[in-house]
Amino acid sequence: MVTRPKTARPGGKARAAAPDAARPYHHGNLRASLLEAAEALLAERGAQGLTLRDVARAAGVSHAAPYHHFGSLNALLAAVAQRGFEALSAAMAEAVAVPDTRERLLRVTLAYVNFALAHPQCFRLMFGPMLASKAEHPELKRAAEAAFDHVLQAALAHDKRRGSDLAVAGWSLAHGLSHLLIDGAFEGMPLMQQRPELLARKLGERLLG
Amino acid sequence: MVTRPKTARPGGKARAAAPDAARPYHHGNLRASLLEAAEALLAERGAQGLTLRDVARAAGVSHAAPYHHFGSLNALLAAVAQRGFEALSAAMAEAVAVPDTRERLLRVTLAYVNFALAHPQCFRLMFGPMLASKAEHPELKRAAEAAFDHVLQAALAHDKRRGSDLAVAGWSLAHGLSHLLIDGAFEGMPLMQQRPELLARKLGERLLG
DNA sequence: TGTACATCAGTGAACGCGCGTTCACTGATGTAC
DNA sequence: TGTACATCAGTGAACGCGCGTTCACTGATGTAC
Repeated sequence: MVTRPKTARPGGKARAAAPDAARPYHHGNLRASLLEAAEALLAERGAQGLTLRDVARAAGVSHAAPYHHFGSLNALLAAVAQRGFEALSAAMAEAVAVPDTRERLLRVTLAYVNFALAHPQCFRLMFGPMLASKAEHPELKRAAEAAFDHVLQAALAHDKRRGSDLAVAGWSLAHGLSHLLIDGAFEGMPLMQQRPELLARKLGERLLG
Repeated sequence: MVTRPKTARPGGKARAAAPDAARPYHHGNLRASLLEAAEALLAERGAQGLTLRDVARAAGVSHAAPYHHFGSLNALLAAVAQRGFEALSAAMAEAVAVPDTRERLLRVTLAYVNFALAHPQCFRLMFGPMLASKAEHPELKRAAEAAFDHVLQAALAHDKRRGSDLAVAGWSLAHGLSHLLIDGAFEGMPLMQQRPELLARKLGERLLG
């Protein structure tokens, strides 16, 4: 929207913390850099510990600068969550090529769990209180719905009649497993000797019968 | 621990906001009142919006008073979460009397979902970032483990051999469904015409085969 | 039964902190002529 | 090619705020004698 990639910024990657370098007054791609910085900080400290000032700092910019790109801290968080849903969608979309519908559905849910394990803090943000106010962020809402649609389509392809039920069941299972794995709820259980992906597959197969 | 129910406090319920009344200098049961107030505020605004000062205010006490009972805001939150797990355990324990093991397991998971629906914000607190630092709150950790044990025992009773798997599957399903229901993730889906409890039972039966 | 005293459980003022947000500003950019 | 100017995207100082926590205190309680 406000991205302006026209200006060829030298040096490739955004140099985050190099205030002494001859940084141009105009950053050129601040919106993207802010999102990147926010994602890094999110992964590191969780959504609780994320402040606008920190994000600006990490992007090497004054703390007032973000307001030219995001109306508020919440808007920035919503954008990060939205990107999370988009990444989740992309991961699930890879399963579409699998011909066998049962295996395909399984792969979709596995992608879900893997995403959560790879980006636990982002996953928490996406399904945390942020989602409660998704009405205020239509793009976030759309991204979330698109993500779920992957599960729904895969379930419908496998079972036209009861696909909707199956989608909710599969999604719930994947979601719950993701959350509990992330929270370390199974820690110490002998079951957890096996790798999470194997566990996820086993549970998925059980659900599918 | 610090509870002192000896002193017969007149008037029954803790009068929250009546600073003009001849409130005794010594509250007599502040710890319990603080927990009560915290739970009420939690249900109302969520864990994010919960501050020690608000809790003290709601309990009709100066904002420094809680420090005689809880070492920090986090300690108070941990105590609230712990009580949540205890309540969840109690709800699940009611299913133990059901003779049929399959139905019993089903009831245990239904109790889980119902608890989440009845106390969404508490549920979020219990499984939120708080749980991540449960190592610092051994009583919270124990309460959480006790809650899971209900699921595990019910699963083992139903299927001695694969009970552990079944427990994780059932717990994940119940947890995921709870979370997604709370977040309104299914909003607008035709499936959601039915009442959540019926949906939960249907999904549980599908999992159990 | 009284009295002295240790202990407990409150009070309220004060602390420093970092936050989100606003504001007037200024440097850079791109465009019209 | 130059120049004037509107617009954009930064800066940094300042705002008020409510927070968690600490502190010296004081009122109430219970116990030893």
